[in-house]
Amino acid sequence: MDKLLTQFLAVADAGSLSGGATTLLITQPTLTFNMRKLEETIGAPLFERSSRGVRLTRYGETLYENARLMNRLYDNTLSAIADQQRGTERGLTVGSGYSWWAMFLKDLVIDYQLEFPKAPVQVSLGNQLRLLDQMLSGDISLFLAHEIDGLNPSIGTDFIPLSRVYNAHFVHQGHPLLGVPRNRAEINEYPQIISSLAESRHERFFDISRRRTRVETVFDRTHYAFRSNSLAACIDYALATEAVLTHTHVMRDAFTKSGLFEVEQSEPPRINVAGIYVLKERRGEERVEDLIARISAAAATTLPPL
Amino acid sequence: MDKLLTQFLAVADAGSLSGGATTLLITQPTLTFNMRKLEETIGAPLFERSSRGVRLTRYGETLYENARLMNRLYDNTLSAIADQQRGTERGLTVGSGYSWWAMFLKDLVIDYQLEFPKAPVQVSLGNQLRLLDQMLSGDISLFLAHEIDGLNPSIGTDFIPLSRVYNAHFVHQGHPLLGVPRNRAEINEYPQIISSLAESRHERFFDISRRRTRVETVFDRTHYAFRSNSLAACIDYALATEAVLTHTHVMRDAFTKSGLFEVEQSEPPRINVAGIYVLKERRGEERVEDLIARISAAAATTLPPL
DNA sequence: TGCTGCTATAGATTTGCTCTATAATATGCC
DNA sequence: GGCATATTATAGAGCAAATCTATAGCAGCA
Repeated sequence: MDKLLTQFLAVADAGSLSGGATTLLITQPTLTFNMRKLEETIGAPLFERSSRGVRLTRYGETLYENARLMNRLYDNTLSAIADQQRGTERGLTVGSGYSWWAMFLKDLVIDYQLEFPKAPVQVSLGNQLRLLDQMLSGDISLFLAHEIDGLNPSIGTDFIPLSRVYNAHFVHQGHPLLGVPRNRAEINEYPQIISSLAESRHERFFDISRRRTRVETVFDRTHYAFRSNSLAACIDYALATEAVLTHTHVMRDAFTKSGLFEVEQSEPPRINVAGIYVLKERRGEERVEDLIARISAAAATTLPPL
Repeated sequence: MDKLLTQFLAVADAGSLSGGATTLLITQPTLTFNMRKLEETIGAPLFERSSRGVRLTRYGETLYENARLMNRLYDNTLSAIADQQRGTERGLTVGSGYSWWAMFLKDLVIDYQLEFPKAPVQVSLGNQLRLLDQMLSGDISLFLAHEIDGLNPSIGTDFIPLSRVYNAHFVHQGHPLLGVPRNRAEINEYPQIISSLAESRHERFFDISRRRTRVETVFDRTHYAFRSNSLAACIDYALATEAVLTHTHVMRDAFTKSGLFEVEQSEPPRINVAGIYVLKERRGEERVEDLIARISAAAATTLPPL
């Protein structure tokens, strides 16, 4: 891994050049010199220096996130090669949101495990952007998610569509919205819950000019009464309040068991595409393609068609 | 990006050390030396060398894929930082209160986005002092607000007046204040609502000796029955109680639609000036001045004249 | 056998990294 | 106010390492 970036990470973690120097077992002037050089090559100030240490600038923050990612990718590469040398197949790890996992990925993974007990598939659950992160750093080989709107194409992912899904709205039993079909405005009168937590550090994945959604919604942090990356927490919140949980309709049956019911929609809902995200680089690898085929087949029997 | 990995990619692409040397503008022995070193640090042979060139081993293949990814990640990072620079140093984030946003800034920003999709204007909504904070820390380039009374001149802001506005008082239908003109004392007998949330950490912006009104009122927590940074919340409160919402008169039409009506004032209302705050040091920057011109033009057609 | 690609090796050169020593500056404490 | 103690910045010396030049070795091919 690049020396300057490694040093940059150490400095950022330590919060000071001298602290970083201590952990790196080099001297502080060296770091002063090298970080200045890094700033020159990047073309932006990375630190605000003061007599109390250094603080990352916004550019430094961006670099930090990405350098961390590169660092992880590098480590993963080394251990992948080491695995190859030992002859142990590297396990495939699949990322997924909880919905897909519960719906059909679970069975698929269990079958796979029975078929290839020596090289099982592992699963990492999380939200889309987190999974994207993990895929880029080599932690997972592919993941299932909604098509991500406005994703920067230069990060080099393939998207394989599997199914059309729409967002449904779920509320607790006896909620005023239930009983008759409702339009969007009626639904919006209630507080909203969404089960994803956009983190600003993921903004780098997006290409603002490509977003279909209108500008306002991007800035609207107040539109949702409750946001969480935990679906269970969202369900709890929906059960306890009048708020409306918006989520893929494919979870309807599971939600019904928890006590949440779908609000009938009087307007045609907005359709999303769900599918598999995979790195362009990994297309063509035998096991990856095999897994994609299996997932596609399972999706074809379980999910609404395209 | 790491030098050895870059060279590795070039060699792999060229299919030979000497070919890679040619594209990298270095000599072949250097590459021989460096690739051997890379193999040592990785701990696996990366090439099969022959007198016809080199071929990747399976370890080399693995490294190649991941190095490509790292390469892309690095390039993406650089361009993300470059975008950030455009978006902050040269390009623009505009701050605004919700009223100005809804009234004319929204359209202006959307037009701007269409005109310059690569360097759009971003918007940060919030109250005056928060915006001031953000401008001073470089997050936004300029913002729209009322002239802030008693602002400490040493913080280095320019104020460009755009419009005269006055504070009007809004109440729900059937409110006792409606029907006849009222003076300030009569209005003050009702609880007050204000749609801004002063934070005490902003006190540093003020120069007490210059204030026309007394400092206390700004940070006075008791004077208002309800304060929120959410205008929607204030409207809800005004609709549900007898309290009086004080807000710029320019929002009158919007409020009427929500069910709030203006109280006639028997005394000449206090006139405020609304305009653009911008850092002195950013005056003269082409895009900043362009944006100021656009905002001024839009304000001239939408807002009451000075 | 000699020509033409290629990689490998040895040693000279020079680049540039890292170190030591010290200055400059801010912060906190007495 | 002034001293102690953090921090970063700077200058110059020394040295490690990257790169180059020159040449050897090797395989394929006519």
